[in-house]
Amino acid sequence: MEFDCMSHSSIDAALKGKHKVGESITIKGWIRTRRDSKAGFSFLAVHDGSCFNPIQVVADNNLSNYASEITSLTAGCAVICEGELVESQGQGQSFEIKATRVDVVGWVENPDTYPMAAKRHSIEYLREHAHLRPRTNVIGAVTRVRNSLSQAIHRFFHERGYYWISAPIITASDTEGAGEMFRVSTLDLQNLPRTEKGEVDFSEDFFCKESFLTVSGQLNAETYACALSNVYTFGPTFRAENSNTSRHLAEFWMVEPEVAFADLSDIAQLAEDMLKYVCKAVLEERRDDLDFFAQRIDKSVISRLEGLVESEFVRMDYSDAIEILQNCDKKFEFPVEWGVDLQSEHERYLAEEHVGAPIIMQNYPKDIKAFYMRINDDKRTVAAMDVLAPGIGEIIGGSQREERLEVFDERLSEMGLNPEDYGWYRDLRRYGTVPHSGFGLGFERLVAYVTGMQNVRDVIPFPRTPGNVNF
RNA sequence: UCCCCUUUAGCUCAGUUGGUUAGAGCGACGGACUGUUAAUCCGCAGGUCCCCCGUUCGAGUCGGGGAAGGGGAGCCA
Repeated sequence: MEFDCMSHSSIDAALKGKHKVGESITIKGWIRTRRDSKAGFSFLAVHDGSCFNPIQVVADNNLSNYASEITSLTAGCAVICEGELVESQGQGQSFEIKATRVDVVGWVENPDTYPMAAKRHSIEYLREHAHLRPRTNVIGAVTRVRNSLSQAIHRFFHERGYYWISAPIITASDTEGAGEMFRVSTLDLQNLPRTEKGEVDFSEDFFCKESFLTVSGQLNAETYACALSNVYTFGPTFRAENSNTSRHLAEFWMVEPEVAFADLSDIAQLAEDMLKYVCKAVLEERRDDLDFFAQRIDKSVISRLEGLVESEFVRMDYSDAIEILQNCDKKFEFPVEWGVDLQSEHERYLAEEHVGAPIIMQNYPKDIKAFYMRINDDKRTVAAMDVLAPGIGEIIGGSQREERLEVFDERLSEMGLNPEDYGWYRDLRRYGTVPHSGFGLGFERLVAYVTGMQNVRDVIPFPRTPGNVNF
């Protein structure tokens, strides 16, 4: 049997009335459910991923394969349906297809054990069948929202004159301090070359030195910001930390804008504008999926997004946050005092109870932050900011970068780091240095926040976590 | 890495103090009925109770070990 592989309509177009009633159209997709009427016809719910809803195909017993095939269709079968687009006689959909032909392209070999039965499955079960879960309502909706968000991010920056920089995935910088790194090597692990001292001889390795998967594109992005002014990276990022939580992945996607001639408040405003822009885009583009999330996952998703778009993000100094935490009635497991890093419970209290919306937390003690962050005039804090979102915690982390060479060198030695390891990074401070700032947005955390999904493993197609690299 | 929880039918879960033949809903299958909406009704099939060892006359149930999954913490995005 031969099938026409291109010319057909998307179900989205058909349901949105982009075809004339009475027109003959062809749709291609997979069966969700089949309901038979003994009056001699069946209702087929067919989805193709183009929108949340399936389309209803009405197939009657005039079709040559009605008894032999159509009444045996089950969830997951692949079909091509040709027919007339008509206004539906039933409730629940405006248009449907009165089939003139239904070709079964692929059967489900054992409906009883098909893992994606038209039934509610636990999210953990779906995770263990990551190759079939995109066929479900929830993962389909996540996928469309994720796409909508990434397109909106690119659009946001493009409209503002930012250049997308493809930061390298492989790096030799093991000095970034952002976390444990995955090694990249072509050396034979069974037979490692050794130096005279007995250490592994990386000069024999592919890059002739130790190399790793990137933990951040920031340092690379800074070089481009100090030439092209406004840039961002958007790509995969790798952390070899043994983190087992609902908000960590070993491989995740990060958005990192870097802006020359910008200070902390500029970048905080950029973060706020970006979040509002992309949330607005999802509200406009993926109402169907959001309605589903509101119904099945988290009933407040839509009001939360609408609230975010309308609100002005609260800016709060770390020092003020400490006072709020010390003076509130809430009992915390970890004591609060100036100088300590905020614990999850503290961030949750501030974002979820004290404010009830995203917070931009600013000006942290320098001792708990990275070497590249700019020292404030008080000499004890740095120009850092985190965006804390209710329900998920830190979604963005950023800072103004230390652009003063002497101050930078002093900070390095204070932290016991060797300036020689930062040669090209220090050059940016030696040649035409400028104040500049940037942040990193954890893309999966954003998708989780927007959809209400509680685990980042369910908002990336194939999650990589400690002990799990399946699929 | 630390703490806690879970594992019983294709899926979601009950299962009493340790006691005969391990249950339900949904799905699948068969039938009835219906312009139906994860339809409804009736029927039928479906189990290595995660694995190993132990206690016991007897273990889904108790103890030890292991595996897989999950939640929380830390690290961070």
